[in-house]
Amino acid sequence: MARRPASASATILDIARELGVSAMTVSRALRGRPEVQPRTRERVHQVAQRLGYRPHRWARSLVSRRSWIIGIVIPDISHGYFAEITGGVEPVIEAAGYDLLLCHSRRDPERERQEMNMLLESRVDGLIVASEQPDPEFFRALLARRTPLVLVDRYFPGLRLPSVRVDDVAVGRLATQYLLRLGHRRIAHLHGPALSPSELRLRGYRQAMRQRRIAVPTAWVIGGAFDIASGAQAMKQLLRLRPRPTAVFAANDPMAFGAIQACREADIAVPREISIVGAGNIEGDHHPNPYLTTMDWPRMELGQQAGQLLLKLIAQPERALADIIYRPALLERQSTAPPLM
Amino acid sequence: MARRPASASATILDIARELGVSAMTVSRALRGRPEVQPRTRERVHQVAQRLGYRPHRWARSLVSRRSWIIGIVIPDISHGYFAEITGGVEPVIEAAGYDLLLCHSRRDPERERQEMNMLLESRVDGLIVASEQPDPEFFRALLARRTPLVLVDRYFPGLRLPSVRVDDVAVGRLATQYLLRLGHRRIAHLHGPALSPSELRLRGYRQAMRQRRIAVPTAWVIGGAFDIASGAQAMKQLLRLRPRPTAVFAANDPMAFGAIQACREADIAVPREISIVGAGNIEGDHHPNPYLTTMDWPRMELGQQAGQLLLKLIAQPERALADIIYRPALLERQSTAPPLM
DNA sequence: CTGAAAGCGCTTACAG
DNA sequence: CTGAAAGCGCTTACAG
Repeated sequence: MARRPASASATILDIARELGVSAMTVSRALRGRPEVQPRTRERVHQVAQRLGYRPHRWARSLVSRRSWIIGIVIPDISHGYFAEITGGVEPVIEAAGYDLLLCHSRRDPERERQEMNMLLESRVDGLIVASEQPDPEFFRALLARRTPLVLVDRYFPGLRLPSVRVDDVAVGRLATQYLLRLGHRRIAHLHGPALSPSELRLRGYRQAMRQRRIAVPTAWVIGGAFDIASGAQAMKQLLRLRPRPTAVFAANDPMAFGAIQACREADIAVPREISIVGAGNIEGDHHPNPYLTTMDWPRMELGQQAGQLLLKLIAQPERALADIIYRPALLERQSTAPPLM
Repeated sequence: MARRPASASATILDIARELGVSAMTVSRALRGRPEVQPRTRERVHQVAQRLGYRPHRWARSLVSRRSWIIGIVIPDISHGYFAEITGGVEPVIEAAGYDLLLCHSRRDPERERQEMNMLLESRVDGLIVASEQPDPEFFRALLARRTPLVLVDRYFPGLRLPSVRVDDVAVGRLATQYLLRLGHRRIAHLHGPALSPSELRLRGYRQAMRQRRIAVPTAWVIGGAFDIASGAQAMKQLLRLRPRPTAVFAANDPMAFGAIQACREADIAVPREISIVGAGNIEGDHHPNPYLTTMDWPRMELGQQAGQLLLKLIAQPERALADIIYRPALLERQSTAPPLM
């Protein structure tokens, strides 16, 4: 009777012994299977309640070969953009009976791989990843495991992994075309890290400039890390150029915030002296001054679609699924204006 | 040979069979136990690598009776305050070999209980919780399970659960005393939800007012939900009062942001016409205009201490642990000034 | 409607 | 240094 320590939780067998039935009957009753007599089921639940019984999730998943867990790996939990995507995934997969295991890589590719390995060792039933891997090697190796996996926000050209994202080339092109329409010519670009969104937004920027036959000097494209600090840093460099750019397309909103901050510190008026466009629309309720003009697309929906795609993939692992690519839209606010004459 | 489907992962037995050794030897080699011959170990690792072997975390924890997982439940992942606390917990428990399972209640007590139950069924080795339960019943029932648990940011008077938090009475008292020192008398309070931080900050506010023999009319204390929207809503009510309060202590920073927003919309200058103090110092890099005067305490350290307390509790479950209570400090910035004469 | 048997993938505890 | 046995808590698959 007292072989286990007092602190150990009750098992299905404890309940079975108390009632003089088999473990199977208890198991069935607890899962609400119809084959159990209503009276038996009632008694099982009563004893379970009294003993504070909790099913052992891992014992269950070990034998049923399903963990009912979806893993999600994002770069940063406190980043509004990824929080919104996660907020979209959650209800979709929870409605299907899964729990979400949320991990963040803190923008460290090595840590991301560790988290992914942890999730694989946890035998998650599926994965949603906004990867920070600069190259696709890790994911290529993963393909052999056949763990259902959906990429979100980013993707790897050439890898057969379904992805849900925005059309990043369009993000760069539309932002730049808008600045051109305002009359700007000296348009710089704050480039992000070596991930598909940065690379494609840069490509869109270059496309728009080329269409207007504007040559882009090397100094107009400055790299950053998708965060406020590097945006400010990059902007400081741009402000030293002569002639100075009159407009900047920043690869994402945090970098745009940093850019505005740098301008403020240098006493350069936004948008009067310099226009700034971001991407991602993540300000939420904290509008900086001036409100940022930015590229917008539905983050919550991105997460929902990623969740649904993953559920399909879990149901039919061999099915070929098309990428889902959202169209971005310009959100014109107060950080942009025509150039000074 | 081909009894399992092709997609199933390799097991310890697959490796053992390939090498003609026992599963035990493989298990020991994989865990880096010293009893294994270096050559055997090497071969085990090679085969494991080739088969893409990943240990099955739950099979392992089922038998070793440790999950090596710490669960953390916070109200909101995208809230900077809780993100910082989580950021403090993580390195501490990871250094001890645990992984963090991060859950958020979305400020819904019912959902919080579901998440907690999920974590208990996952047999986490310990729990850190910033609870949204309005009453302690759920946690009282939990005590019998003896799962090591540390409360963070909040606590339940009367329950023997260790907690790591700020001295919330001091938060309210110091903020209010500061406004009094500036010369304010009509000081209102934006109260939060029915959780220990709100209740205690309110108590501190009342203490400070009583010390100065200032009666607090009912209309000066308005309830909110710790978020921007309810802060703005509450502020609108305050602005209708005659005579109008000249200062406001908001129970947390989001409510203070909302209050500033409401003032801006009503064309009332902060801090010239009305002073506003928040609590929590969560602005990060998004400083609203004007920068918020607020109460500050170390969030990251709060998380670290919670992690360390939990590790102690896991090592010695019966040990009685004292609460850790941080002292808050005033962070004087630009949203406060003496009242107009 | 109920149960005995087998086993999920691993480790503990013991024997050699 | 290596292994056979037993078992963690549960469910699957079969038999009655």
